[in-house]
Amino acid sequence: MSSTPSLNPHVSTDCVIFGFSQETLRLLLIRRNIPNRLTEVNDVLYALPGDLVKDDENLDTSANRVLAELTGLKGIYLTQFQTFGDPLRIAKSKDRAWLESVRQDPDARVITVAYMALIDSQKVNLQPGSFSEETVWVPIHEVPELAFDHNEIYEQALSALKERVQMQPIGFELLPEKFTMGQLQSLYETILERDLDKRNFRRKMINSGVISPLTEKQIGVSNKPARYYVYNREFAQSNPSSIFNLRMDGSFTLFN
Amino acid sequence: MSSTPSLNPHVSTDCVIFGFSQETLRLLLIRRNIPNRLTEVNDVLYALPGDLVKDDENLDTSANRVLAELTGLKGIYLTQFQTFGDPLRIAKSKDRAWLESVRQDPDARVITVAYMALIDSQKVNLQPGSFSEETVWVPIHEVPELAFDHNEIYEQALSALKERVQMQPIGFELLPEKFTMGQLQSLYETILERDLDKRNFRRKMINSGVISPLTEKQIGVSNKPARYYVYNREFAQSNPSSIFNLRMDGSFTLFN
DNA sequence: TCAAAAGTGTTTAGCTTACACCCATGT
DNA sequence: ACATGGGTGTAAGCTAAACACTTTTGA
Repeated sequence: MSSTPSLNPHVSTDCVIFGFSQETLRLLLIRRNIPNRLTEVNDVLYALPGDLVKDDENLDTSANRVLAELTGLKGIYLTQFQTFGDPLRIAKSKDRAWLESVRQDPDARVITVAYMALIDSQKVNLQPGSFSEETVWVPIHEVPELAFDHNEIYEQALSALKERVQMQPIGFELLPEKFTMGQLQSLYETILERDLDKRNFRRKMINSGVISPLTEKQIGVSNKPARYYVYNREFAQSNPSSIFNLRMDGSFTLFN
Repeated sequence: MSSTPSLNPHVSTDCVIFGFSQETLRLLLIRRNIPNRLTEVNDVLYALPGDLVKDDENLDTSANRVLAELTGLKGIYLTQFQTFGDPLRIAKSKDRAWLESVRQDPDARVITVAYMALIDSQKVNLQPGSFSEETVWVPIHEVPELAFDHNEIYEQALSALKERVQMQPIGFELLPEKFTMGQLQSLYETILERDLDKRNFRRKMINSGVISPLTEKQIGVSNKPARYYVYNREFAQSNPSSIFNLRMDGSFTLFN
């Protein structure tokens, strides 16, 4: 019950937080225990982290607050992607039980502004007490039934991620500061759900200028040690078009 | 005062409605007359059409309702693009005067879900009485000071349009069913704010398969009559990638 | 010595780009 | 006849795509 007197009962933000570890794209969820009077066993329900928006807070601030309370991280890639406002989105019975235990006005219609966050999951300090709830990383293909319309929100976020990763250099936000070409390619293959040619991938990434090689290499690996690279955030942001080159699977190139 | 008892005081939709006529991209605005007790002359303030969301209405429905009440049109290209929720977005004094004359709860914080509509302006039947206000088509480079944060919303919409028109075959939504290559190219040049090569443009459009030539030609023009084309909506939607080919100004092509 | 992932070039095909002249119509 | 916009083809350069072997390390 993280309430202050100034929560707007009708507007919330929810965060779809993506991370990448062990060659798998993962989603950060919170786990709620819902008292069930009939069975005396708590129901379990997973949900996207989110909260009502405070009256003096703008939407980006609200989403950043939710993210920071949960992970301890600030300055993260976090972008609004869609707003959900179906009148029945919070009407399922399990959801209502939880709302009644937490909200002052559980019947209020709530529209939610959904954000997508990309984080280096190694950086996360999960703050277990922050929402009085457990947090878990779930592989994106093992996402369980979620509260409210959160399954739909997550699916829309994943689509948005797939699209944007092909237009903008945002994949790097999911990796540590130093990463290998193998990690980077594996990340793109995971998100795009298809194999990429190693030589062509490397060439494009290097030629784009958005990453730079370090002299440092892996140590302690039982194969040829890979070189580390870093993302040139400033370069990429000042050259919004000369990123790397994408084709949907037909092609996409502007007029002349 | 189009109020019913069931308006949510905290959530609205606003529509940025683009049209194209006389080689110019235009914005559909409503004009409000605001009583000013000091001068006895009404202040004039333009605004994006919008309304509070009804309690039993989802967001898309609400935006479609606003659009239909204003233009008499249904089944229009209308897409959510961003949500605006700065706590001070409705705090300017002119805005407050208007709110006080129209809203039950003029102090309520309102977040607004912004939609972008593309319409064939020839189809519009402006319904002057619908909002008890005048509607006007304004060239996008002559947009006056607008109510609330509507100038910002409009600018974001224009950016979104520029981006999307390069990714998706949506330009056609702004043209009549039958159009000439000249009109189509002029539309793209207007939106993208740069000249395009005539021969290359025609080739790409034809090769993309999203438009088909008719045998019909212009009549009564004082130059060689142009052939008409139609947009293959079904084809374009079932071939999301084989649209036409865009390049931002560097290039954009996927991995392999 | 074996397993595992890193690293490296070349060729072909297709697309993008740049560019200039004739055509059909109404006035 | 002239003004206006419509309509057409080609050559050069670039990028994408497909493809296989050697290297380095730890076990």
